[in-house]
Amino acid sequence: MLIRTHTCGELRDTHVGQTVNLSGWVNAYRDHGNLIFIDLRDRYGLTQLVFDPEDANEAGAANTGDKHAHTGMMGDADKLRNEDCIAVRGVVRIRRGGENPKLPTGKVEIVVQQLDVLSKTDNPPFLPDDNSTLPNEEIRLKHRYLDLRRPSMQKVLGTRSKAMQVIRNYFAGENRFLEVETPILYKSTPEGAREFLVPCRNMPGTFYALPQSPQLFKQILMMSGCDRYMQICRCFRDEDPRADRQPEFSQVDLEMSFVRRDQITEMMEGFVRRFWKEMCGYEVPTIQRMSYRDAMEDYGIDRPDTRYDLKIKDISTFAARTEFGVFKSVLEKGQDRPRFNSKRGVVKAMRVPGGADKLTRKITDGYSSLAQRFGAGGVAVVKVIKAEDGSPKLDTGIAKFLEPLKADFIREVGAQIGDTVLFVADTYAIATKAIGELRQQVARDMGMIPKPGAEGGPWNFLWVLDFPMFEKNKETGKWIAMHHPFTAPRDDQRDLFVNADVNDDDTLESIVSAGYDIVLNGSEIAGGSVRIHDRAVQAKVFQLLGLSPEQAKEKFSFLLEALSYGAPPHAGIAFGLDRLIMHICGTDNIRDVIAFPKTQIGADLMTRAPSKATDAQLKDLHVASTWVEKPS
RNA sequence: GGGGGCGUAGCUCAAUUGGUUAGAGUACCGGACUGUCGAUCCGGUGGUUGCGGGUUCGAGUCCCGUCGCCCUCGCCA
Repeated sequence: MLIRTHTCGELRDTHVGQTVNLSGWVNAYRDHGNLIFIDLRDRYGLTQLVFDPEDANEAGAANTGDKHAHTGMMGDADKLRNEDCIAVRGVVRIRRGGENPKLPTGKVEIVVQQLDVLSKTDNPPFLPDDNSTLPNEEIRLKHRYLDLRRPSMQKVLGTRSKAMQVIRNYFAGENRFLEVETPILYKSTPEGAREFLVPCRNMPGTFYALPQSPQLFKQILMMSGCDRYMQICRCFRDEDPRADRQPEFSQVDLEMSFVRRDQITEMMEGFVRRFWKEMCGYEVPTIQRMSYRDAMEDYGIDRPDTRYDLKIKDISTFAARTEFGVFKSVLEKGQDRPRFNSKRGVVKAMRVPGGADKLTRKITDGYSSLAQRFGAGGVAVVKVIKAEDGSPKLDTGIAKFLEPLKADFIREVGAQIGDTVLFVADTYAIATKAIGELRQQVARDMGMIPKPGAEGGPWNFLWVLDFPMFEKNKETGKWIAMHHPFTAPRDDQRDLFVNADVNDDDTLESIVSAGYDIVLNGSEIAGGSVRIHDRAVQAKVFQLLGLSPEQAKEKFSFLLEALSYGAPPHAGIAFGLDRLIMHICGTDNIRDVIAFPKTQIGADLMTRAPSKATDAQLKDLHVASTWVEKPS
């Protein structure tokens, strides 16, 4: 077998005259009878091969002494088809038919003297060609080995590989983080996401769980004196996937000892700066900070996309003065400070500059159904148009209710001629969420979202800080940790926290944690917190979350014990690696940045996992299936 | 679990209001061709219209069910 001397991406006119070996796949063939061109592809590029019996004889005769050898070679070359795997030996020369400017190797070609057909192909279901229409994703996933041959997919794999190197260099290489592997077979801790369970053969009736994250291991590592920990780890959550979510995904997991919030954010900001610099040459400016409260008030979401200037305003006080029935009934129960658990109503408004022309009736009707999906009654609309005398005039929708207060309204929302103003009125939680979702849809409809890579700050990074410690579960009415139960209260909240009563909703809702997220263009790319390192504080959290001391011990005794043997103050964060790569690659499909992703029901279409277990396997594991096949 | 979209040749798509033998490009097979690079030209193979049922004189098209993929709500401490 011919062993390659070069790759298909590197030969230039400086190599002319050299005898080289190349290996790869047939990307295209152009058969002119006695003259055959092959574009040979490998990971590195394309190189044109030419099969010409006369040239091959001239060049090859000296080497082989066998003029008849090439008849067989031409016969084989004639049969080459796309995706055959071959190796060749030949001489580099300047192309006789002129340069192909589309290829880096376009000046040269290889006059083939010897052809090894390493592996013929069956007719492939599709060609891994970036120039033609992609086959549907189902076919691509089923034949992933073909899909990954595609140059664009190779590029993604390369980007991902480089990203992991940059990550390790920065943390483990330059900042003395210790890379430690943590178990995949872990203990079930049924809070949070649904877990994957693994039966334990040696202890009948018991199960491991796959970790949702190595959260407690990394904290224990801090208590073990590891000081700075990093891991590029796999996490598992048995929840329905989305375009940007997979049941198994990768995190860049980090933890530091003897730090407070500012040391962590500084270290991570340094990482983000390095990462974007090395991955795409972008200089990340100082990352702006925003409180959770401001994010929810101004953007209606805890991960605001600040690339476009659309802000939400609470106009409840103004709205109470109108005669519009929806506003009045929502506000009837009075107002108070924004609270997610409050039944009291608010009216939120969003001014859309230039919306009067672009947001047609059809579009704004769609906004009502959008808002309804989030529990709101609908979206009220008013347009600000130009009256005959040139002054602003309110038009359509709820114009007649606002007209008596026109001047105040225009001042209140800062409206200008040509604007549309959208309103959502409901309880604080519903109105906030609905208008936050609406804001994103409006930005898309108005074409306000710049394409990544475009000039003018395509990357908008943002720290979101000061999350609430707790939120109430809508179904059970129980308090749950907003981040996770190991998140510390912010330093200045400690007294408030240790004295809090589980029944004191107002206080519990108001306690602010030492958590932080990094948001990029409206997507959460990292989240973390200062952790609790005080056993009493940890016990208090468990108590507030409704865990009895016995339950807390059963689930987290190892943590509570570790905390009682001199636990250092520590804090950490985790980046979603897949999301980072998605941003760098400019895709909104997580499957595009994972070599072997799963479908929406967690299936691997290539290997056909998951699959049935045999009775013998189940017996070994002391497990029985209750599933009954439906009659067909 | 809910809502929506899609499923026709290996692949990408078309097929009028429910109406003749389901077409095209590409891939594949055969032939021609010595400078192509989306090669070209000639000819050909290829279909249980995802699957099952129903309505109808007649179903790719309409209805019901089911399977698969995608988007989304719930969910994702």
